[in-house]
Amino acid sequence: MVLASPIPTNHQLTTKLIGILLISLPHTLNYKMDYQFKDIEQKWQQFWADHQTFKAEDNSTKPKYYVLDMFPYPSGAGLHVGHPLGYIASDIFARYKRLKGFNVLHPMGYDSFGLPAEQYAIQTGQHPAITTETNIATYRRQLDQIGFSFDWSREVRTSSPDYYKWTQWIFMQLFNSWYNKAIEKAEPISVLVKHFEQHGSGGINAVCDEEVLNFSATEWRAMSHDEQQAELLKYRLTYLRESTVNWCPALGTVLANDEVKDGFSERGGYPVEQKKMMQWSMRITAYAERLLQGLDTIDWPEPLKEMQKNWIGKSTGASVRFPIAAPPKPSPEGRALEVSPTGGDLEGAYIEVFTTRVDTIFGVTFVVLAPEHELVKELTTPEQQGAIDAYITQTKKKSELDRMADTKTVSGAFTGSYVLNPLNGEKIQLWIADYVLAGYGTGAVMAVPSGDQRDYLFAKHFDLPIVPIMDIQKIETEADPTKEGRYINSDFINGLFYTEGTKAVIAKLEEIGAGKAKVNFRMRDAIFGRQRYWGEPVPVYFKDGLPHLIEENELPLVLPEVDKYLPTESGEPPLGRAENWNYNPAPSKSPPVGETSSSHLAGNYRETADPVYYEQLKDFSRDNRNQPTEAENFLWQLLRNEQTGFKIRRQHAIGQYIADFVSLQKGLIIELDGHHHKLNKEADDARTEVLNHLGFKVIRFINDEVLSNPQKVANDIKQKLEVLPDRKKVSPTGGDLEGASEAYAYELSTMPGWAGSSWYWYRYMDAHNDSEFASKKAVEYWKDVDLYIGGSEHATGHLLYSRFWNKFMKDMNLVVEEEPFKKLINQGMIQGRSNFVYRVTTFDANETPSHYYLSKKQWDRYNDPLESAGALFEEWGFPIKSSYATYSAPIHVDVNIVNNDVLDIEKFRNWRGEFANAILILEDGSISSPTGGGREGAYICGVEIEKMSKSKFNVVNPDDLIARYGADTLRMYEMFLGPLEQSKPWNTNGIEGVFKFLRKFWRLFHNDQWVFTVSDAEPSKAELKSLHKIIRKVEEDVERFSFNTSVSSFMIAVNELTDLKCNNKAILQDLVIILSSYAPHICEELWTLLGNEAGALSYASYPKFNGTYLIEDEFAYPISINGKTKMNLSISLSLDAAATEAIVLANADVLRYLDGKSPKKVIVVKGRIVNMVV
RNA sequence: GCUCAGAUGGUGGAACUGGUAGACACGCAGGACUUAAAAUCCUGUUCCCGUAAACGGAGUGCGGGUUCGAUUCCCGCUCUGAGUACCA
Repeated sequence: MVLASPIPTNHQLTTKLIGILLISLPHTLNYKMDYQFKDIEQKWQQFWADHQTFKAEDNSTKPKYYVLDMFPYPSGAGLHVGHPLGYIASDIFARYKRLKGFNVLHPMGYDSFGLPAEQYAIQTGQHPAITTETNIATYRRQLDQIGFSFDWSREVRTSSPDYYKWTQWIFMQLFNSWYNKAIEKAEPISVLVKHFEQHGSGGINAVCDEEVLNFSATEWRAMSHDEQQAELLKYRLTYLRESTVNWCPALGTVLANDEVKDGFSERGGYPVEQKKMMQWSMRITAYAERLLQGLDTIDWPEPLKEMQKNWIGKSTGASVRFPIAAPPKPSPEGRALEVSPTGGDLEGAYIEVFTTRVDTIFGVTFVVLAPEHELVKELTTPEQQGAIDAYITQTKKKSELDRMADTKTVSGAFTGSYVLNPLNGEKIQLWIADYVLAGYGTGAVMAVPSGDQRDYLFAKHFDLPIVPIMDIQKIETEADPTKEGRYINSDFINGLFYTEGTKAVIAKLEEIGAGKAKVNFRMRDAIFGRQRYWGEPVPVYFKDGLPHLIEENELPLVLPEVDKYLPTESGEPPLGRAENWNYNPAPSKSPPVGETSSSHLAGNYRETADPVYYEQLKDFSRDNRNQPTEAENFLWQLLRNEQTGFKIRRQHAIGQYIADFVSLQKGLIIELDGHHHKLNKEADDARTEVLNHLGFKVIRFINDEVLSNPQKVANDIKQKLEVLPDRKKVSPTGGDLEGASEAYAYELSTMPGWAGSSWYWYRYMDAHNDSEFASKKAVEYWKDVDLYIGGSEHATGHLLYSRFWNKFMKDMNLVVEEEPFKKLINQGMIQGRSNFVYRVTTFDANETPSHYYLSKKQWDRYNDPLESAGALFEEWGFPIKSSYATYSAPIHVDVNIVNNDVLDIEKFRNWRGEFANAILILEDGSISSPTGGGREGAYICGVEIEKMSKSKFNVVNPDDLIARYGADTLRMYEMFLGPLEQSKPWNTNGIEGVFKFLRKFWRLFHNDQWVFTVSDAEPSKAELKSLHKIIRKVEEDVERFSFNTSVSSFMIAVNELTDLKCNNKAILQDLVIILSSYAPHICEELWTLLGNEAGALSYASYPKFNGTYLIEDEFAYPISINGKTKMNLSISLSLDAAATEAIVLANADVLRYLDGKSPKKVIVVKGRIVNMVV
């Protein structure tokens, strides 16, 4: 680097030689000694990397400060200007904190498991790991050139086995834990087991499944191992359960709620349906209350907290049981009894509802069940069967989308049954309606039409009674949910007010055992799995249909290779394709014998990817078994009871088929075919192929063969079984394919995207530890994140799950803080700013189209109803027949060929073939055509704010901006754009101003010949004032994350110092330190030019503010009359209010404004204002 | 529908606890330098009337209110953005 040159560049000579070439390269050639951002930035980025300048210390006497960014998913598109916004802010903050004497941890990594890489893999066959690697390289290059002060030695990648080993480990801790409500804390499952062994299930207050067993200690000990495990699974913090999920058939995967938009997948836009599926879930609901309470202890943006509050959705109320009234009496002929679907005994049965207004219970005039409610079938009377069936069918047809859109129509059906009001025994009609959701509360509501608008409409529509319960209720036209007034029509609470009434009702309900106060949460347990390849494998295998953890020392369970990244033919997730994706227990740990036969449990937890279908199959199998064909029956007598030496099952579901007979151990399927086999050959072959794929051999016999000589057939089968090896690949597909081999099938789904990101901030504390997720020492030193910056789109995903895992880890004494992110800032989204050209197409008599592109103003005229298109085209010189139609449309144009909304016409013509010969009607009405013609005027494009996306041609790439202006300019410009939290459109237009600022700053240190020149003279008062103003301003601004205002202040400071012709070393050096967190490269360069040690700038001390330099003797008071400023008057600040007032009132100009009137009142605020009331 | 955030020149925005609205920057207009262009520098730039100018009036989404004084506080409304949804 040449620091200075006494010889000025002969730029005239250069200009003459290179001529016109210079136009495109003004900065680099013309000003040889000017601010050379390219060299400077490369030099210092290299220096920082070489010297590990930003490596955080793990033990330091300095106070710690942890600045974290939400790590990115490395997408193939690379960074656009929106991405680094938050990173720049956090980097400025991190650098500032270093200057303030903190030991700063500022790491970066990648959330590198995710769908796009997998989608790409599906399309191209490219392994997602490779795509991810490539994308990370791009991200790293782009991040590096922005000059972030990341400690790259701590980089993490969620997709790296070193990392996900610990994600899996935490999963195992969750599996091995339960939530003890008695102490509001998670505990090891061993504690629970101990309790069961000693006391049975009594006295346990746990967060668990609804259907847990009640048992004594003796009963517990009498249970088989599998039975115990099945029971424990109902308590574990991560557990399997059948959940309704958003299933996307096209993607072959389950989507999170926020990945579904209006019934379609966010990625790809494929239809999504609701489906029941066995899924891993996380018992986040255990932490609902703590997640809610914790919000009060953290410094997060209010809207974000609000979102989490709403998501958790706590409502305080009561659960009430409405006993079912005696079922309708059978009719004399006894037919009702015969066809009654109830079958069972409804004695003592009840409908449980949750309500937030239990005080309104005497206003209940009907009860509504969700159509999916489990008791609907039993409670429908024969008379109503038709109506109910029709309604359920109609509901099923409605997609989620329809249900959402249709909030006006009232629909429902009467079941014919009644329930009783538990407090007064009144008979109440029981209805079903789809406005009641099965998934919320108990799937039933008590309807109070006088107080709830939805119930009100329902009652009006079906002509049900509406009973007022408050003396001041007004219910003529709509429901009135008031809590004011006294109760009426309400039995023993008549005359009471809301608070006592509610208390009295709850007390009574508890007394008679019909209800109790209850807190309900909207939040559901989080589904923890996706039917995808590119994610963390779940460290679980299945034995006898029950999940078991692998050993801790076997972690990580590395993601296996697969031939394709698609679901298997049988609908299993891609891991179903992996060779030998089975758990082989270590030899020392022989699998317990005698545990393979608990078939009643087997299959409870492993289902096919399509459980609904599987249930049907099981029904078919049962029917088939009960009605065997003659041949089947014959053969079964010879195969049953292991007569062949092997266990044979009949009518057993395998994948999507039912095998007539099967040996799961040998993988042999025996099929009996009737005469129709020939007709069905194609279908049967396909079936054989699929079964082969699942690891089964198929042999077929004709029914006649069996009937004529069953013994021969049995022998054939026996021989076959003896020669076949044990089936290697255990497909977890079937319901009860247990114990077929010593290898146990691993879980096939992988963890969801949020798994890896739910604890990553701890890994940065000790990124290379391979014996712990992070050492205790590191965790105790760094504790938590002091400042977390990221987008609000993660409000109810990542940020909620992270808090959940953190609380769990705290319970397990793995970490020390209850909340992981003390302070959080949401950076606003950077929106795209699209440019448009406006095309108008006319057609001549032969229907041949001609295209014209109208500049903004002409387009506006064209759309003005007062103008006529014919006249306009006449004016432009293209007369058209007005009778012919025209067609017009705005067209996106690449923002990179538009400058300040002026289209670069040459570039436009070259952009795409269709525009090469375009006729442009310019702003002034002149014409630009490829053959020449007036090109004087400009083409002005239209503007619209939209999402930044490739398809809208509005993506601005930071690489281009860095190439043109440098990273320091980009950093400052991104901050200059506006408040960090605010969403705003990206507009490159203002970037020149920031670039000019940096050049001006550079110039302060250089003379006219660009020679580095600073003076050692005493700083002047004015210089010190400028300096100390900026010292304080930046301190204040950074502390309140108002980065845009400090950029302005820097500009003001540099403008002032330029006016003062300041080149004072003391002043400039302090300025370099202050500016260094914003524009680190230029400052490092100037820092060394000033004679300081290279690299020491990052750890210099922030200059100390001295207020005495800012004290003013005088202040130019604004003098206002009735609040309107009229003039300014300089008055000494040493004077008190009365003296100031006297000076003002004596001033000639003031008197002129007063126009002879004397003010009624004079307000003097010292150093602020003088106001006179006239 | 509900919840939250926001609305200031041609544009991005500033005004931090009520005290000179429009800082800073872009753009635009005019000028200097230059054969010319680029770059750089200087001047002006909220709107309206008038005008060379002084000066006058209006003005922070709309309508009210509190106050000596309101972009800032209060009430009502309009619009925009985000989140969420037959949530019992």
